[in-house]
Parts: sequence; C-alpha cells; structure tokens
Amino acid sequence: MLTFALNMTKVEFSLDQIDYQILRIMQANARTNNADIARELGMAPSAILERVKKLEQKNVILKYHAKINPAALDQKLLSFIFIKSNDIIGDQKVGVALAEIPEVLEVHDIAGDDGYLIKVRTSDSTGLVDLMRNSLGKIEGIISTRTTIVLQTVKEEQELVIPNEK
Amino acid sequence: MLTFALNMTKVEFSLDQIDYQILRIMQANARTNNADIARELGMAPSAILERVKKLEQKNVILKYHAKINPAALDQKLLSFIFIKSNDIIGDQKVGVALAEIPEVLEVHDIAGDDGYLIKVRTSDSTGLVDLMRNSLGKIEGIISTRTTIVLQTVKEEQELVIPNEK
DNA sequence: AGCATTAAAGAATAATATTCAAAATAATTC
DNA sequence: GAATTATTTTGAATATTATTCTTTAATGCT
Repeated sequence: MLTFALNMTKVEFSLDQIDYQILRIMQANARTNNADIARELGMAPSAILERVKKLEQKNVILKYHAKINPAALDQKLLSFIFIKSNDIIGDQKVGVALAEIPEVLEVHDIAGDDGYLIKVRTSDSTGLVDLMRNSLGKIEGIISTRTTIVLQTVKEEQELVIPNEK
Repeated sequence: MLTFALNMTKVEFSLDQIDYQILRIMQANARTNNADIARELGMAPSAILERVKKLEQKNVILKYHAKINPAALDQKLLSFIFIKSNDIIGDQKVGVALAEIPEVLEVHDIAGDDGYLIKVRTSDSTGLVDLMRNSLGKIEGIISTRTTIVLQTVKEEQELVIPNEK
C-alpha cells in the first residue's frame, strides 16, 4: 500500500497487474470500451467497470484527453520560456499567474534558478511576442525571461512507463 | 480551407464551429459519448459520429489519452535536459535515438544551440542518473547535457486554445 | 477454521453506437 | 439563378455496450 500527497489531497491505493493492464490499454487509447478491455483481459465487463471507477476515484486516472493536432488549430509555434521570478520559497504567486494564461500549457517550478520553466503554444512568433507583452508583461515579480523556440518536435507524449509483470 | 504538412503526410481540412465545439468537449473529456455530445449540440448522434470520424481521419484528433497520475506509478521526478549534439542540419540521429527511450516523453529540436530539449520522467534522482548513464550514455553524437530538475509542477496540460465563435 | 471484506461473474435492463436510406443543405456548374 | 451534384443531417432500426444488482468466489484477518 502506497500513500502520497497530491494537491493537498491524500490519496491511497495499491495497484495490481490487472490495474496496470487497464492503465496500459487506456493510456494507449482512452476510448477503448469496457467490453473490449474485458475481452482482452478475459474478465467480465462489470469487473472492469468497477476497477476503472476505482482508478478514477483514487486519482490514478486523472483525466481523459483528446490530443488535437496543434496545426489544425493554427498553433504551430511551440516555445519554452525560462522565467526568473522573485517568488519567495514556498510562495508561487508568479507560477499561479503564469498558469492562468491559456496558451501556457505547463508551468514547472525548477531547482536552482528561482524560476519557472513554461511551455507555450502560439500561432506564430507574432503570437508569442503578443503573449509576452500582454500576458507575461502584466505579471508582477518576473525579473527576466529567456525564450527557447522549438524548430521541430521529434516526440511529444505523456505515456508513462507502466511496470511490467514482475 | 487550410493545407499543412504533418510528418511527411499532407493533411487537409476545414473546421467549422460545430467541429470546434466537438473538439472543446473531447479535449476536456475524451470519454464523453456521442449521445451526450449530440444532446449538448442539439444534433443527431449519427451526425456527431460522422464528424468525429472525420476529425480522426483528417488527423485533427491525433489520439485519445488517459492521463495517469505519475505518483501512482512511482514516477515522481520530472526533469528537462538540454542536449547538445553534433547532428547535422536536417539530420536527426540523436533526436530519434532520444525518442526511443520510454522515459523520454518529449524531444524538441531547438533553435540556436544545435541541440534538443527533452522531458524525462523517472522514479527519482537515482532513476535519472541510471537513465543518463545507461540510455543517454549509449547515444553517439551527444556532446554535452544540462539537466534541470522540476521541484513542483504548477500546471501540466495539453489543452489547446480553441478559436471562439467569431 | 470462521468471520468479514472485497472482487468477480452473470444475468437483466437501460443506454449508446452504428448503419443506412431518405431528406435537407450546401456547393458547383452551366 | 436554376439545375445538378455533392455533402450533411436526420430518423429509425439493429447491434453493442454500459450499468446495476444479486450471487458466488476469493482473500484477508484473528
């Protein structure tokens, strides 16, 4: 039994091999239906349903997401920006403000630099400049920024490595 | 009508407001069923099904993914690593090799530095060191690395900004 | 071993997915 | 701008799946 803290909420769980298999299937295709999972695992659909519900309740499965082609929505420019802030340790004013910007997909508090690394998607470089001027520019406590433009993405997934049958 | 290139494959599409609404719903919860979407949009389920299929075929929807709590799989350490390589322009040997490592979730070819920015999840710092030694260490063409450890993640999503009703 | 708890199976019902022909819309052509 | 063609949507019928609930099996605990 493992115990850990997530966003102020205590969460408990213990996962077995069947759970791992379910997670593996769902991670690969979140629209796989219960009946198919049940068939694949040789179990009753009702049993799978139970387990999936539990995985959701236990915050093991956090959400189901449709990955959309950024180009289809004209968001072709991906950038990473290092942001140096004057946030005090423990505080996260700048981080929270950054997280509120829709184009900012990720905000990570990083070690060493009193700063954040953020991931941003905009239509193009103009959109990026606008964002930096209009959104970042309005946040109090940002000392400096360093922008890294992505030329091409070779891989972009969130599939976690799921432990193998031991 | 927009045309763009994706992974060597030409893709064409034109999205209307209904498509945007479907994408909005699916992005928020990829398990929303056709019937519900149909009800929400006041259309027949069969019509929604048609559109979703088309969005998949047109590579607008790339995949359906279950987001799993990294802590539940004991992958609590997130890091970003800058990798300087001797890849020639256009070539991507190092990038492709990096992409083959399961713990490497993202590989971005970045401007300016002849290098890549990768995103890595491991259980802990030991796992990270192992990965650098065993996986990165075996890749030909890596000149140097600079690792950034994430202390805390404030936001981590992939929800794209979907254009509003005009 | 016996009691308690949890998970799985199985059957029955409700709901959804999917298919397809017909009607409606939109787009194109002359 | 009327006619034609192509594309979408609807609506109904059928196949599949989701969901609930009871029974049975498995597991854990003292």
